[in-house]
Amino acid sequence: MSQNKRAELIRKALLLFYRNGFHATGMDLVAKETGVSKTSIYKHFRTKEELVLAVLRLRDENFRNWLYRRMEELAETPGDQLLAMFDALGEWFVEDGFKGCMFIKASAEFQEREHAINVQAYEHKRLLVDHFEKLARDAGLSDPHRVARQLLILKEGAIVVAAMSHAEASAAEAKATAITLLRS
Amino acid sequence: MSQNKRAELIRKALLLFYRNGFHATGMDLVAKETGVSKTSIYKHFRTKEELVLAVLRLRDENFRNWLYRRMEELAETPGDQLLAMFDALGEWFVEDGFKGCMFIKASAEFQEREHAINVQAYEHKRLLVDHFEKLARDAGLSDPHRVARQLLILKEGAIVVAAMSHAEASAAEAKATAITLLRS
DNA sequence: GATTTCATTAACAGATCGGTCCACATTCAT
DNA sequence: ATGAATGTGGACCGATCTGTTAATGAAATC
Repeated sequence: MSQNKRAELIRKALLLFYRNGFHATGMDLVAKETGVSKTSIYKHFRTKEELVLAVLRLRDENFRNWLYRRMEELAETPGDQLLAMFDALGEWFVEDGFKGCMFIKASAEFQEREHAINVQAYEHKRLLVDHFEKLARDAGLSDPHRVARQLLILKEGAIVVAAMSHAEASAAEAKATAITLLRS
Repeated sequence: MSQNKRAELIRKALLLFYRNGFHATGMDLVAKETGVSKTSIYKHFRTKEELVLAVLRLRDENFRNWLYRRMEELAETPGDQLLAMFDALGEWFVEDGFKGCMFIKASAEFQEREHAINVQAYEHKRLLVDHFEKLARDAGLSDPHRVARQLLILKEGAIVVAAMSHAEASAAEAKATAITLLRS
Protein backbone atom coordinates (compact mmCIF):
# COMPACT_ATOMS: atom_id res chain seq x y z
CA MET A 1 0.00 0.00 0.00
CA SER A 2 1.44 3.32 -1.04
CA GLN A 3 1.79 6.21 1.34
CA ASN A 4 -0.98 7.90 -0.59
CA LYS A 5 -3.43 5.07 -0.08
CA ARG A 6 -2.53 4.91 3.57
CA ALA A 7 -3.28 8.60 3.98
CA GLU A 8 -6.51 8.14 2.06
CA LEU A 9 -7.48 5.29 4.36
CA ILE A 10 -6.93 7.42 7.44
CA ARG A 11 -8.84 10.30 5.87
CA LYS A 12 -11.88 8.14 5.10
CA ALA A 13 -11.72 6.38 8.48
CA LEU A 14 -11.77 9.81 10.11
CA LEU A 15 -15.07 10.67 8.45
CA LEU A 16 -16.58 7.34 9.51
CA PHE A 17 -15.46 7.63 13.12
CA TYR A 18 -16.53 11.27 13.27
CA ARG A 19 -19.97 10.53 11.90
CA ASN A 20 -20.76 7.25 13.64
CA GLY A 21 -18.55 7.18 16.71
CA PHE A 22 -15.60 4.93 17.44
CA HIS A 23 -17.18 1.89 19.05
CA ALA A 24 -20.15 2.02 16.71
CA THR A 25 -17.91 1.88 13.64
CA GLY A 26 -16.63 -1.63 13.04
CA MET A 27 -13.53 -2.52 11.09
CA ASP A 28 -15.66 -4.35 8.53
CA LEU A 29 -17.40 -1.09 7.74
CA VAL A 30 -14.08 0.73 7.56
CA ALA A 31 -12.85 -1.89 5.08
CA LYS A 32 -16.00 -1.68 3.01
CA GLU A 33 -16.17 2.12 2.89
CA THR A 34 -12.49 2.66 2.20
CA GLY A 35 -12.25 -0.16 -0.33
CA VAL A 36 -9.27 -1.57 1.56
CA SER A 37 -9.56 -5.11 2.84
CA LYS A 38 -9.26 -5.77 6.55
CA THR A 39 -6.09 -7.79 6.02
CA SER A 40 -4.44 -4.81 4.38
CA ILE A 41 -5.65 -2.47 7.09
CA TYR A 42 -4.27 -4.72 9.80
CA LYS A 43 -0.96 -4.88 7.94
CA HIS A 44 -0.50 -1.18 8.60
CA PHE A 45 -2.29 -0.87 11.93
CA ARG A 46 -1.81 -3.65 14.40
CA THR A 47 -5.07 -2.86 16.19
CA LYS A 48 -8.13 -0.70 15.75
CA GLU A 49 -6.74 1.51 18.49
CA GLU A 50 -3.69 2.29 16.37
CA LEU A 51 -5.93 3.34 13.52
CA VAL A 52 -7.92 5.55 15.86
CA LEU A 53 -4.70 7.15 17.07
CA ALA A 54 -3.60 7.82 13.48
CA VAL A 55 -7.00 9.35 12.80
CA LEU A 56 -6.69 11.60 15.85
CA ARG A 57 -3.22 12.72 14.78
CA LEU A 58 -4.63 13.71 11.40
CA ARG A 59 -7.56 15.46 13.04
CA ASP A 60 -5.26 17.39 15.35
CA GLU A 61 -3.15 18.54 12.42
CA ASN A 62 -6.11 19.47 10.23
CA PHE A 63 -8.10 21.20 12.92
CA ARG A 64 -5.33 23.31 14.41
CA ASN A 65 -4.02 24.28 10.99
CA TRP A 66 -7.47 25.35 9.93
CA LEU A 67 -8.25 27.22 13.15
CA TYR A 68 -4.94 29.06 13.36
CA ARG A 69 -5.06 30.08 9.70
CA ARG A 70 -8.66 31.25 9.94
CA MET A 71 -7.88 33.28 13.08
CA GLU A 72 -5.06 35.03 11.23
CA GLU A 73 -7.25 35.68 8.21
CA LEU A 74 -10.01 37.20 10.29
CA ALA A 75 -7.97 39.54 12.50
CA GLU A 76 -4.64 41.34 12.62
CA THR A 77 -3.60 41.81 16.23
CA PRO A 78 -3.10 38.89 18.62
CA GLY A 79 -5.92 40.08 20.84
CA ASP A 80 -8.36 40.31 17.95
CA GLN A 81 -7.24 36.92 16.71
CA LEU A 82 -8.21 35.37 20.02
CA LEU A 83 -11.68 36.83 19.63
CA ALA A 84 -11.81 35.87 15.95
CA MET A 85 -11.46 32.25 17.04
CA PHE A 86 -15.13 32.32 17.96
CA ASP A 87 -16.07 33.64 14.53
CA ALA A 88 -14.12 30.76 13.01
CA LEU A 89 -15.91 28.33 15.32
CA GLY A 90 -19.23 29.85 14.28
CA GLU A 91 -18.38 29.09 10.65
CA TRP A 92 -17.57 25.52 11.59
CA PHE A 93 -20.81 25.04 13.54
CA VAL A 94 -22.97 25.74 10.50
CA GLU A 95 -21.02 23.43 8.20
CA ASP A 96 -22.97 20.41 6.99
CA GLY A 97 -20.90 17.71 8.61
CA PHE A 98 -20.47 19.41 11.97
CA LYS A 99 -20.81 16.88 14.77
CA GLY A 100 -18.95 18.42 17.69
CA CYS A 101 -15.36 18.00 18.80
CA MET A 102 -13.80 14.69 17.82
CA PHE A 103 -11.46 14.74 20.80
CA ILE A 104 -14.22 15.26 23.32
CA LYS A 105 -16.02 12.32 21.76
CA ALA A 106 -12.91 10.17 21.75
CA SER A 107 -12.35 11.04 25.38
CA ALA A 108 -15.95 10.15 26.14
CA GLU A 109 -15.70 6.71 24.52
CA PHE A 110 -12.32 5.70 25.94
CA GLN A 111 -12.60 6.63 29.56
CA GLU A 112 -9.50 5.27 31.26
CA ARG A 113 -7.36 8.32 31.78
CA GLU A 114 -4.12 6.49 31.00
CA HIS A 115 -5.46 5.28 27.68
CA ALA A 116 -3.31 6.40 24.73
CA ILE A 117 -6.37 7.83 23.00
CA ASN A 118 -7.17 9.98 26.00
CA VAL A 119 -3.58 11.12 26.31
CA GLN A 120 -3.62 12.18 22.68
CA ALA A 121 -6.92 14.01 23.05
CA TYR A 122 -5.51 15.89 25.99
CA GLU A 123 -2.38 16.73 24.03
CA HIS A 124 -4.56 18.37 21.39
CA LYS A 125 -6.11 20.64 23.99
CA ARG A 126 -2.71 21.42 25.47
CA LEU A 127 -1.41 22.56 22.09
CA LEU A 128 -4.43 24.81 21.73
CA VAL A 129 -3.91 26.37 25.14
CA ASP A 130 -0.23 26.96 24.40
CA HIS A 131 -1.17 28.79 21.23
CA PHE A 132 -3.76 30.89 23.03
CA GLU A 133 -1.25 31.70 25.73
CA LYS A 134 1.31 32.89 23.20
CA LEU A 135 -1.25 35.13 21.56
CA ALA A 136 -2.39 36.44 24.94
CA ARG A 137 1.20 37.22 25.86
CA ASP A 138 1.75 39.00 22.54
CA ALA A 139 -1.41 40.96 23.18
CA GLY A 140 0.12 42.21 26.42
CA LEU A 141 -2.50 40.65 28.67
CA SER A 142 -1.55 40.49 32.32
CA ASP A 143 -2.10 36.77 33.00
CA PRO A 144 -1.71 34.99 29.65
CA HIS A 145 -1.85 31.47 31.07
CA ARG A 146 -5.06 32.09 32.93
CA VAL A 147 -6.70 33.86 30.01
CA ALA A 148 -5.68 31.04 27.69
CA ARG A 149 -7.33 28.46 29.92
CA GLN A 150 -10.45 30.58 30.25
CA LEU A 151 -10.65 30.85 26.48
CA LEU A 152 -10.28 27.08 26.19
CA ILE A 153 -13.22 26.65 28.54
CA LEU A 154 -15.28 29.02 26.42
CA LYS A 155 -14.27 27.22 23.23
CA GLU A 156 -15.10 23.75 24.57
CA GLY A 157 -18.36 24.97 26.03
CA ALA A 158 -19.40 26.63 22.78
CA ILE A 159 -18.66 23.45 20.81
CA VAL A 160 -20.58 21.21 23.22
CA VAL A 161 -23.61 23.48 23.25
CA ALA A 162 -23.54 23.85 19.47
CA ALA A 163 -23.26 20.09 18.98
CA MET A 164 -26.16 19.29 21.29
CA SER A 165 -28.63 21.87 20.13
CA HIS A 166 -27.63 23.12 16.69
CA ALA A 167 -27.28 26.49 18.39
CA GLU A 168 -24.89 28.39 16.17
CA ALA A 169 -25.56 31.30 18.51
CA SER A 170 -23.27 29.68 21.04
CA ALA A 171 -20.22 30.93 19.13
CA ALA A 172 -21.45 34.52 19.35
CA GLU A 173 -22.35 34.11 23.02
CA ALA A 174 -18.93 32.71 23.82
CA LYS A 175 -17.33 35.56 21.90
CA ALA A 176 -19.31 38.15 23.84
CA THR A 177 -18.13 36.52 27.05
CA ALA A 178 -14.56 36.55 25.80
CA ILE A 179 -14.82 40.25 25.01
CA THR A 180 -15.84 41.13 28.55
CA LEU A 181 -13.07 38.84 29.75
CA LEU A 182 -10.31 40.44 27.69
CA ARG A 183 -11.52 43.95 28.59
CA SER A 184 -11.62 43.30 32.32
CA MET B 1 -39.63 -7.31 40.53
CA SER B 2 -40.59 -4.72 43.07
CA GLN B 3 -40.43 -1.02 42.40
CA ASN B 4 -37.50 -0.93 44.77
CA LYS B 5 -35.48 -3.48 42.85
CA ARG B 6 -36.24 -1.69 39.61
CA ALA B 7 -34.92 1.56 41.04
CA GLU B 8 -31.87 -0.27 42.34
CA LEU B 9 -31.26 -1.76 38.91
CA ILE B 10 -31.37 1.67 37.27
CA ARG B 11 -29.09 3.08 39.94
CA LYS B 12 -26.46 0.38 39.44
CA ALA B 13 -26.75 0.55 35.66
CA LEU B 14 -26.10 4.28 35.91
CA LEU B 15 -22.78 3.69 37.61
CA LEU B 16 -21.76 1.11 35.01
CA PHE B 17 -22.69 3.30 32.04
CA TYR B 18 -21.06 6.33 33.62
CA ARG B 19 -17.83 4.51 34.33
CA ASN B 20 -17.50 2.42 31.17
CA GLY B 21 -19.55 4.18 28.57
CA PHE B 22 -22.80 3.06 26.94
CA HIS B 23 -21.64 0.97 23.99
CA ALA B 24 -18.79 -0.50 26.00
CA THR B 25 -21.16 -1.76 28.70
CA GLY B 26 -22.98 -4.88 27.57
CA MET B 27 -26.25 -6.13 28.97
CA ASP B 28 -24.52 -9.26 30.23
CA LEU B 29 -22.34 -7.10 32.43
CA VAL B 30 -25.35 -5.13 33.62
CA ALA B 31 -27.05 -8.38 34.59
CA LYS B 32 -23.97 -9.69 36.33
CA GLU B 33 -23.23 -6.51 38.28
CA THR B 34 -26.81 -5.83 39.30
CA GLY B 35 -27.53 -9.45 40.17
CA VAL B 36 -30.66 -9.29 37.99
CA SER B 37 -30.89 -11.77 35.14
CA LYS B 38 -31.20 -10.48 31.61
CA THR B 39 -34.65 -12.01 31.30
CA SER B 40 -35.86 -9.95 34.23
CA ILE B 41 -34.20 -6.81 32.91
CA TYR B 42 -35.83 -7.25 29.52
CA LYS B 43 -39.18 -7.76 31.21
CA HIS B 44 -39.02 -4.16 32.42
CA PHE B 45 -37.09 -2.59 29.57
CA ARG B 46 -37.91 -3.71 26.07
CA THR B 47 -34.50 -2.66 24.76
CA LYS B 48 -31.15 -1.49 26.03
CA GLU B 49 -32.06 1.96 24.77
CA GLU B 50 -35.04 2.07 27.14
CA LEU B 51 -32.75 1.25 30.04
CA VAL B 52 -30.36 3.99 28.97
CA LEU B 53 -33.24 6.45 28.82
CA ALA B 54 -34.34 5.46 32.33
CA VAL B 55 -30.77 5.93 33.52
CA LEU B 56 -30.60 9.39 31.95
CA ARG B 57 -33.89 10.35 33.60
CA LEU B 58 -32.49 9.37 36.97
CA ARG B 59 -29.26 11.20 36.26
CA ASP B 60 -31.13 14.36 35.27
CA GLU B 61 -33.15 14.25 38.46
CA ASN B 62 -30.16 13.53 40.70
CA PHE B 63 -27.82 16.01 39.12
CA ARG B 64 -30.17 18.97 38.96
CA ASN B 65 -31.44 18.36 42.46
CA TRP B 66 -27.91 18.22 43.76
CA LEU B 67 -26.73 21.28 41.84
CA TYR B 68 -29.70 23.48 42.68
CA ARG B 69 -29.56 22.56 46.35
CA ARG B 70 -25.83 23.12 46.56
CA MET B 71 -26.15 26.51 44.84
CA GLU B 72 -28.72 27.55 47.43
CA GLU B 73 -26.60 26.31 50.29
CA LEU B 74 -23.54 28.20 49.09
CA ALA B 75 -25.12 31.59 48.39
CA GLU B 76 -28.11 33.72 49.29
CA THR B 77 -28.92 36.03 46.42
CA PRO B 78 -29.80 34.75 42.93
CA GLY B 79 -26.72 36.43 41.43
CA ASP B 80 -24.41 34.84 43.98
CA GLN B 81 -26.08 31.50 43.47
CA LEU B 82 -25.23 31.62 39.78
CA LEU B 83 -21.60 32.15 40.70
CA ALA B 84 -21.75 29.52 43.42
CA MET B 85 -22.63 27.00 40.74
CA PHE B 86 -18.95 26.93 39.83
CA ASP B 87 -17.96 26.25 43.42
CA ALA B 88 -20.38 23.33 43.42
CA LEU B 89 -18.91 22.09 40.16
CA GLY B 90 -15.44 22.37 41.66
CA GLU B 91 -16.54 20.10 44.51
CA TRP B 92 -17.86 17.61 41.97
CA PHE B 93 -14.66 17.64 39.90
CA VAL B 94 -12.55 16.42 42.81
CA GLU B 95 -14.90 13.63 43.77
CA ASP B 96 -13.47 10.17 43.27
CA GLY B 97 -15.88 8.92 40.66
CA PHE B 98 -15.94 12.10 38.56
CA LYS B 99 -15.88 11.24 34.87
CA GLY B 100 -17.36 14.26 33.15
CA CYS B 101 -20.93 14.98 32.12
CA MET B 102 -23.02 11.90 31.43
CA PHE B 103 -25.22 13.75 28.95
CA ILE B 104 -22.32 15.01 26.88
CA LYS B 105 -21.06 11.44 26.74
CA ALA B 106 -24.47 10.06 25.84
CA SER B 107 -24.76 12.66 23.12
CA ALA B 108 -21.29 11.70 21.87
CA GLU B 109 -22.14 8.02 21.62
CA PHE B 110 -25.60 8.34 20.05
CA GLN B 111 -25.03 10.86 17.33
CA GLU B 112 -28.24 10.99 15.31
CA ARG B 113 -29.86 14.18 16.43
CA GLU B 114 -33.39 12.73 16.38
CA HIS B 115 -32.37 9.85 18.62
CA ALA B 116 -34.42 9.73 21.82
CA ILE B 117 -31.25 9.65 23.90
CA ASN B 118 -30.00 12.83 22.29
CA VAL B 119 -33.35 14.51 22.72
CA GLN B 120 -33.30 13.67 26.41
CA ALA B 121 -29.73 14.91 26.84
CA TYR B 122 -30.70 18.18 25.23
CA GLU B 123 -33.74 18.43 27.48
CA HIS B 124 -31.42 18.23 30.50
CA LYS B 125 -29.43 21.21 29.24
CA ARG B 126 -32.61 23.11 28.47
CA LEU B 127 -33.86 22.67 32.04
CA LEU B 128 -30.53 23.97 33.32
CA VAL B 129 -30.66 27.04 31.11
CA ASP B 130 -34.24 27.74 32.19
CA HIS B 131 -33.15 27.64 35.82
CA PHE B 132 -30.20 29.92 35.16
CA GLU B 133 -32.45 32.32 33.30
CA LYS B 134 -34.90 32.49 36.17
CA LEU B 135 -32.09 33.26 38.62
CA ALA B 136 -30.62 35.85 36.24
CA ARG B 137 -34.01 37.51 35.96
CA ASP B 138 -34.42 37.51 39.75
CA ALA B 139 -30.96 39.05 40.01
CA GLY B 140 -32.16 41.92 37.86
CA LEU B 141 -29.72 41.26 35.01
CA SER B 142 -30.56 43.04 31.79
CA ASP B 143 -30.56 40.08 29.37
CA PRO B 144 -31.33 36.98 31.46
CA HIS B 145 -31.69 34.62 28.51
CA ARG B 146 -28.35 35.57 27.05
CA VAL B 147 -26.56 35.41 30.40
CA ALA B 148 -28.09 32.03 31.10
CA ARG B 149 -26.79 30.64 27.81
CA GLN B 150 -23.36 32.12 28.44
CA LEU B 151 -23.27 30.48 31.85
CA LEU B 152 -24.24 27.17 30.28
CA ILE B 153 -21.29 27.49 27.90
CA LEU B 154 -18.99 28.18 30.84
CA LYS B 155 -20.39 25.23 32.78
CA GLU B 156 -20.06 22.76 29.90
CA GLY B 157 -16.59 24.03 29.08
CA ALA B 158 -15.44 23.72 32.67
CA ILE B 159 -16.74 20.14 32.87
CA VAL B 160 -15.11 19.09 29.61
CA VAL B 161 -11.75 20.59 30.56
CA ALA B 162 -11.90 19.09 34.04
CA ALA B 163 -12.78 15.66 32.66
CA MET B 164 -9.97 15.63 30.12
CA SER B 165 -7.18 16.91 32.31
CA HIS B 166 -8.14 16.46 35.93
CA ALA B 167 -7.88 20.23 36.11
CA GLU B 168 -10.02 21.16 39.06
CA ALA B 169 -8.81 24.70 38.42
CA SER B 170 -11.23 24.90 35.51
CA ALA B 171 -14.10 25.51 37.92
CA ALA B 172 -12.32 28.52 39.41
CA GLU B 173 -11.35 29.82 35.98
CA ALA B 174 -14.90 29.52 34.74
CA LYS B 175 -16.13 31.27 37.86
CA ALA B 176 -13.70 34.16 37.35
CA THR B 177 -14.98 34.48 33.81
CA ALA B 178 -18.56 34.46 35.05
CA ILE B 179 -17.75 37.21 37.52
CA THR B 180 -16.48 39.55 34.83
CA LEU B 181 -19.52 38.58 32.78
CA LEU B 182 -22.05 39.38 35.46
CA ARG B 183 -20.32 42.65 36.32
CA SER B 184 -20.18 43.93 32.75
C1' DG C 1 10.39 -17.42 -18.57
C1' DA C 2 10.88 -19.22 -13.83
C1' DT C 3 10.87 -17.85 -9.19
C1' DT C 4 10.58 -15.07 -5.42
C1' DT C 5 8.05 -11.49 -3.19
C1' DC C 6 4.45 -8.92 -1.80
C1' DA C 7 -0.34 -7.34 -1.47
C1' DT C 8 -4.95 -8.58 -1.54
C1' DT C 9 -9.00 -11.23 -0.64
C1' DA C 10 -12.57 -14.36 1.19
C1' DA C 11 -13.31 -17.24 4.70
C1' DC C 12 -12.88 -18.17 9.21
C1' DA C 13 -11.86 -17.87 14.64
C1' DG C 14 -13.36 -16.94 19.23
C1' DA C 15 -15.59 -13.62 21.85
C1' DT C 16 -19.27 -10.68 22.69
C1' DC C 17 -23.25 -8.06 21.18
C1' DG C 18 -28.56 -7.29 22.04
C1' DG C 19 -32.31 -10.09 22.75
C1' DT C 20 -35.26 -14.64 23.42
C1' DC C 21 -36.87 -19.26 24.86
C1' DC C 22 -37.77 -22.71 27.94
C1' DA C 23 -37.63 -25.26 32.01
C1' DC C 24 -38.30 -24.60 36.72
C1' DA C 25 -39.31 -22.49 41.24
C1' DT C 26 -42.54 -19.87 43.69
C1' DT C 27 -46.88 -18.00 44.80
C1' DC C 28 -51.57 -17.74 44.99
C1' DA C 29 -56.63 -19.13 44.58
C1' DT C 30 -59.33 -22.82 44.85
C1' DA D 1 -53.33 -30.52 47.95
C1' DT D 2 -53.78 -28.91 43.29
C1' DG D 3 -53.90 -25.95 39.18
C1' DA D 4 -53.00 -21.54 37.14
C1' DA D 5 -50.26 -17.67 36.96
C1' DT D 6 -46.15 -15.32 37.43
C1' DG D 7 -41.08 -14.42 37.89
C1' DT D 8 -36.59 -16.03 37.33
C1' DG D 9 -32.17 -17.78 35.51
C1' DG D 10 -29.23 -20.16 32.28
C1' DA D 11 -28.75 -21.78 27.93
C1' DC D 12 -29.23 -20.27 23.57
C1' DC D 13 -29.97 -17.36 18.96
C1' DG D 14 -28.14 -14.90 14.93
C1' DA D 15 -25.45 -10.93 14.19
C1' DT D 16 -21.40 -8.48 14.75
C1' DC D 17 -17.07 -7.51 17.09
C1' DT D 18 -11.66 -7.47 16.53
C1' DG D 19 -8.28 -9.94 14.57
C1' DT D 20 -6.03 -14.14 11.69
C1' DT D 21 -5.13 -17.60 8.22
C1' DA D 22 -4.66 -19.75 3.81
C1' DA D 23 -5.09 -19.31 -0.94
C1' DT D 24 -4.62 -16.23 -4.91
C1' DG D 25 -3.00 -12.67 -8.03
C1' DA D 26 0.24 -9.54 -9.68
C1' DA D 27 4.60 -7.60 -9.95
C1' DA D 28 9.46 -7.64 -9.61
C1' DT D 29 13.95 -10.05 -9.82
C1' DC D 30 17.05 -13.23 -11.73
